[in-house]
Amino acid sequence: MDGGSVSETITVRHGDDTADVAPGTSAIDALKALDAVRGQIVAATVDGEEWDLERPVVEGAEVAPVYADTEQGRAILRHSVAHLMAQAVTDLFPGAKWAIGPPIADGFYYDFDVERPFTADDLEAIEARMVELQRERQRFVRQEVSRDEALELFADQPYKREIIERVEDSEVEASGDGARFTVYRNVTDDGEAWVDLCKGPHIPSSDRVPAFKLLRTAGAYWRGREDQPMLQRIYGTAWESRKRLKEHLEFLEEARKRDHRRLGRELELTHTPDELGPGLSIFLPNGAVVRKEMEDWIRDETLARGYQPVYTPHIAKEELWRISGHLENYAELMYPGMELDDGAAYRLKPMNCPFHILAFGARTRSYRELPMRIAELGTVYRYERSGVVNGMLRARGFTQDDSHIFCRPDQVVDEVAGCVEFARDVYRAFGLGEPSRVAVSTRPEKSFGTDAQWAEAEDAVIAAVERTGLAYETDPGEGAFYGPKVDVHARDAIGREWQLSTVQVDFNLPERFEMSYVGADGAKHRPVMVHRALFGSIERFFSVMVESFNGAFPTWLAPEQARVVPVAADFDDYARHVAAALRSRGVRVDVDASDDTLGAKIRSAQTSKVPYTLVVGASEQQARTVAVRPYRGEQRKDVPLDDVVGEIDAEITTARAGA
RNA sequence: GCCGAGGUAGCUCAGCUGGCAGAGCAGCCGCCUUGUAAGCGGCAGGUCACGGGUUCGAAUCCCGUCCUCGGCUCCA
Repeated sequence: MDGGSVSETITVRHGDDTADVAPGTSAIDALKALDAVRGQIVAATVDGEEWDLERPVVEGAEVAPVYADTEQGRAILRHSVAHLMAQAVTDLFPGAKWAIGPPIADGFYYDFDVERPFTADDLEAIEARMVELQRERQRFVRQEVSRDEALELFADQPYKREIIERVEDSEVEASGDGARFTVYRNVTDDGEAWVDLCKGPHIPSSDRVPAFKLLRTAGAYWRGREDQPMLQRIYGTAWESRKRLKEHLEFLEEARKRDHRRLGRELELTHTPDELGPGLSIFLPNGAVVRKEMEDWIRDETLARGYQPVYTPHIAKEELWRISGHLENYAELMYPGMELDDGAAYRLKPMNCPFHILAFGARTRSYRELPMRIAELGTVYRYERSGVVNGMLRARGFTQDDSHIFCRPDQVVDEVAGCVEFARDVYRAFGLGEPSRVAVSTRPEKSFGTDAQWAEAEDAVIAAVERTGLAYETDPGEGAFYGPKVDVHARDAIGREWQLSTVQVDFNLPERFEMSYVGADGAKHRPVMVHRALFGSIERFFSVMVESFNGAFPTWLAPEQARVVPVAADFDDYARHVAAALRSRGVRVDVDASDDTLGAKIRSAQTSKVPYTLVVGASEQQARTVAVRPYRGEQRKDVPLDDVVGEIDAEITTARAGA
């Protein structure tokens, strides 16, 4: 069926090499003929399409190996392990219904509909059964079937049937007798053990799985929709070697240690007592120092870039939220109203925009004032669903470095570009490096505004992102109903992505608030509005930094920038002299005058992740020097005090000045 | 909101099938003090998340509530 050539041989290629092989030759044999196998391979590509190793190649095909130690290879490996897991679950839980089991970043999952949720013991049993299946050397055998055959094969698998029924004819390769689906049969020496609907490809046999581990269970809605049944999901991971699996598990353990909630407690940055309520946190003095540096930086930089600061209240009459449309579209995320004696109801603000619009509307605005950039560190409160709150990364009360720019339509490009460049600068200044993802979201199905407005705004957003040189991707149809946007994401310790910066064009609110400015022609015009937050949420950005730096902030942000450690009480006075010299330059410094041993003091400074530990004893006092022990890096002895002070001061000043 | 796992001293965690609530670290008080990750001793610290129930007896078993964590969904 693959080729149908009648000639004696077919030709396959791998780069510049070619080989003539018999028709029906498998991909693996073709690769061997081409001398193109160098390591552990799990599959092939044939003309770019992923291909099972045992599947026959076609005339003239470009054939290439897929190695196990590549992301593509691991995905195939993981997908096959997911099948193995589903088979084990079926063996141990007869009657289990299977949904889907794809590879994901660092692993795989499979969703099942079972009588009762899986327990930790179940996981162990499933894993043990998988090891048995692995040893059975089951071959994964690909087979093409028609839609009807597929439906019959999975007669007692409602989710598989739903998947089959949802596939359009055009999506599967059509042949004479109708649409083609593929299934994979797991075959042992004793016969068939299992069969699953799957596009493939798969590894040739179950013993080719070098290392895997089941990690956890979770509930997951079928097709991700709340109105669908809740299935039981099992997450696992699989790697090309035991060593890589071990490394991955160690990484997960390390990641657990750099969780911002754990570090926040250990380093006394933040406090989240139950008494406060879900999603609410306190910045302790250490954390507040970091936050103040963030706020000072963004305030200064915002002023320098032509923004005007404002201050607005935390609550407003419900009427305001009716005008803005929040009560209509956002009510379930707002705290309930406060009924007051005067009959008016008030609401805690979930966003700052209405206030900034009112600031704009304080008097008649001229086109000469545009663009008008209004900025505020605005604290907002959102009643997030209980299951989604996550430390300070997803909170119910948080502060945005929020700004709204009101401008003429022809100014949108420059304004959006300015915001995206600003966002890039924020990332650089705070040491997060390149964002994990920059996404431009375009017009959704249901949207407000004219075609011309959208086209112009989308072009503006894309042009703006390209001007910054950041790599970005486009999410078609993912924009807000009121305008296109660009979001910048970063990862937390375990690789989850969080949106930090956001820049959004809005045609809707200016209409709802009937905003206007007087143009050069003396007539009223509607301004365009750009929403923009660069940290996004200060709490979230802060937390991503904590995890990114593993609590060891760069010197300019560190709560305690230097600690002076006298080797014995006799040198406490000189230590205080050293501290005073630093403090006079604005350095945050403490002296460890405890009666601990030197080793204990050093350890204490290290576990507190203080950037500079300055050790002083007799020789230092004599020579007016210090021994410098940076948190990271080599220690240096006998450094003149003035040099150290100048060095630390310069480092902080340079970093604070930004990228 | 939904599925699952949890909540014992400030922190990390023991405490089995019900029988007097523990350790290490941190804290406090002493003693000891010169060179780069833990000196020694003592003291104090708990409504075992909260409320009900079963029991002669509950940290332990059952029910409910609150909170936390991992997911799903949703979002900065």
